[in-house]
Amino acid sequence: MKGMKQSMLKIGELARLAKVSQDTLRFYEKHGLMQASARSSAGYRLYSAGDVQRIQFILSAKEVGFTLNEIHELLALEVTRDEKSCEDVKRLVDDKLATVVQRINELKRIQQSLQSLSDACCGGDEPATHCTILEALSDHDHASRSAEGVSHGLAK
Amino acid sequence: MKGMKQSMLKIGELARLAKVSQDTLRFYEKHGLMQASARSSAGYRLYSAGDVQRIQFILSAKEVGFTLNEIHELLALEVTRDEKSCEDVKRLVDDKLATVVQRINELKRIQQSLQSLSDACCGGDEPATHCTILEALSDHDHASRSAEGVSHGLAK
DNA sequence: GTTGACTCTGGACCCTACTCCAGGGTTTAT
DNA sequence: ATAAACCCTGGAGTAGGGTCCAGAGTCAAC
Repeated sequence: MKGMKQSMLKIGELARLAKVSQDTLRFYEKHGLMQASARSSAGYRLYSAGDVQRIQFILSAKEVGFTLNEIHELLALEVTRDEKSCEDVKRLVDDKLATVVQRINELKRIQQSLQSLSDACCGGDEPATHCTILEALSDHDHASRSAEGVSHGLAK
Repeated sequence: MKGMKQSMLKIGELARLAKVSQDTLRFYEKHGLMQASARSSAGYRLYSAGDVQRIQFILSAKEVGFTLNEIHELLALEVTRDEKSCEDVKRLVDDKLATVVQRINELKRIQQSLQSLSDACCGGDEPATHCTILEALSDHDHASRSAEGVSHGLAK
């Protein structure tokens, strides 16, 4: 914990590392998702290792369908010793957790469908048993959940 | 395969079932994602059971982060007996498959972080060991992949 | 001490994915 | 036969998430 300045990244460096544009980084800052942990004397943004983690988390979360607002909420989560806030945090976390689990399941269904599409394709001798992703998907429906009328309920 | 007209849904009914607006359904039609499989004599859209499946697939895919364009591609995938197209399809499918697998992994990491946040929260006697989602996340980093400098590479 | 690569702010602009009319037919119940 | 509740098309408007300048300072190297 001394002078760690020499190890910090300028915006162009972080942008290259994280594969986003400098504009995007400034945009995220403007919208409160992240801030450079320091500025040089000339006003240049300087990013720490923690900042690198932060942007990477933001990008992962975004890729799996969270909006910037939701990501903001996730990043703002903090367990403090304060018992009051704890309940709120837990509620929100458990809520997001449910969303995440549901998303994983949806992705797994899609994964299986793509897999059987890939398998059915050339290589298999059977010609075109499963032809489209929707057909592949409905087969899994039958296999794994025996028709419930409206199938998977997307609770919101 | 006789007269199945009586079992078909009008746009308002499908909208209620799928929990989207009628406008959204018309929007998807305009953009080629789905079409009512029939029209009434007055020009009303009539949706079949297959159409219900289709919209549900669209919504699932959207929820886990696919864009409408990507969904369009997925829906267009069709294994024909044609050997030529087969290779193309397989390439695209395997490509999407990789994306899906990666997304599942990212979600699992987020899931674990949320879980330890939830656990660390009230209930655990230890006060604030893991405080934020980023800390929770980096703990899993250490546990499961022993630092590689830039950690998880998001290949595009 | 000037060239070239980098950074700053502020604001205009763009794409995606809807959402909301307006104006006008249709169906159903009373 | 007239509401009330549907549906149609076409087009304008909006929110989210960037992207692209312009005009101006900074830094390193030559």
